[in-house]
Amino acid sequence: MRYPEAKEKFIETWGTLGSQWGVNKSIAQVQALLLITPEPLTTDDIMKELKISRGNANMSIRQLLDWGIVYKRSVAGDRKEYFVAEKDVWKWALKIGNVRKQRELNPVLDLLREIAENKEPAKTQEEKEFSKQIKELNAFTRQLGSLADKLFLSPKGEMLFKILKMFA
Amino acid sequence: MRYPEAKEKFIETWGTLGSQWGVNKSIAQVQALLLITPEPLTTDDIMKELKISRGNANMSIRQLLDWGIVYKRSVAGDRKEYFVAEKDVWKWALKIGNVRKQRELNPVLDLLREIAENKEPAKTQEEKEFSKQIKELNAFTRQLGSLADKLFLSPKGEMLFKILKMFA
DNA sequence: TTAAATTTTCAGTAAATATTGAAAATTAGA
DNA sequence: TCTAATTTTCAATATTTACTGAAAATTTAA
Repeated sequence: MRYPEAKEKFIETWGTLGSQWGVNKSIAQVQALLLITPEPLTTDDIMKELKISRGNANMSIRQLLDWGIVYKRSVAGDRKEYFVAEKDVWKWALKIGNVRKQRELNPVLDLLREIAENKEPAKTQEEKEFSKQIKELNAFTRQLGSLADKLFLSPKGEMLFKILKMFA
Repeated sequence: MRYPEAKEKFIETWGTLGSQWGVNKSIAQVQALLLITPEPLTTDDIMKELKISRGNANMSIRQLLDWGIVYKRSVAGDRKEYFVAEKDVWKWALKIGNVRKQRELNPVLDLLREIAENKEPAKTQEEKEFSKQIKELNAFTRQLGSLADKLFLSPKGEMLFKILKMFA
């Protein structure tokens, strides 16, 4: 496989994989492109390379900046904005994990808490099962969340990190 | 919040959450319904409760059976098939993790391996960066996959599991 | 076997999501 | 200041994905 072909295939596949994980294809592809490109790119570079519109390129870049896995770079004597990707795999994987935790775990916790708090004592078998499952899900989700916090944010994360690497 | 309201909200939210994780909404909702229902349900029960078509209900159930987080149950003297969900949260979370690992990690590994194997020595700076990133991604993905295997399948999983719970 | 009950499939349609492109807003050099 | 370069927004459109419902296939009891 020659380089241009390999590059295209990588970007394409990364996009597809992104979709399966609930990440927009263009966003995943912009990340892929920046990831394998040594020098910073402008919006126009990205548009041209991926054959996407200015609007799409702009929104994708914004999202990646929000997630903290792409950085702005200014180039002396050029008014355009340049972008580079965070190249350390573990770093960006953890960042994405953390963002997704905030966006997706917290709403579940809110829901479960709300249901658990405002409910009257369960009467029927059906209601009992419901309460039980809500309680278990709550415990589970908390454990996951706490684990994520430790891993992503706390000083203990380092140790846990080492343990994980030991096993992996 | 009264029970029917809480139930509906739970199912609704679970569906939305599923979408964000790349899981079809109906599938997530069927799981949610079965999860909080003590007795086995038929396809018709599910259709009625979630207001979805027979086709949709059938496909969703099949998918959940494939993932191994919903089981068939036969009821004496009834020709219909009944379904129950795996109720142990950790159990089904790990099962889903394992399935997704197979479906999503392996293709990446295949791609990375293919690129890494069939490439000529990198010449330009661009090609060198590409090679480097592919190599790093490969290492990372392997670590993740191996970790997942340990956690999901191997006897070492138990130990790792305990460590994780300790931290969480 | 036969036929009613049940499950599965899938073409057509609906709904959700992503993308475009041009206008509006912003920025920064002259 | 003004204005050209650049970025951002967003209504319109395209694309993808999900869902329906009825026909076909399968199953099982008699």
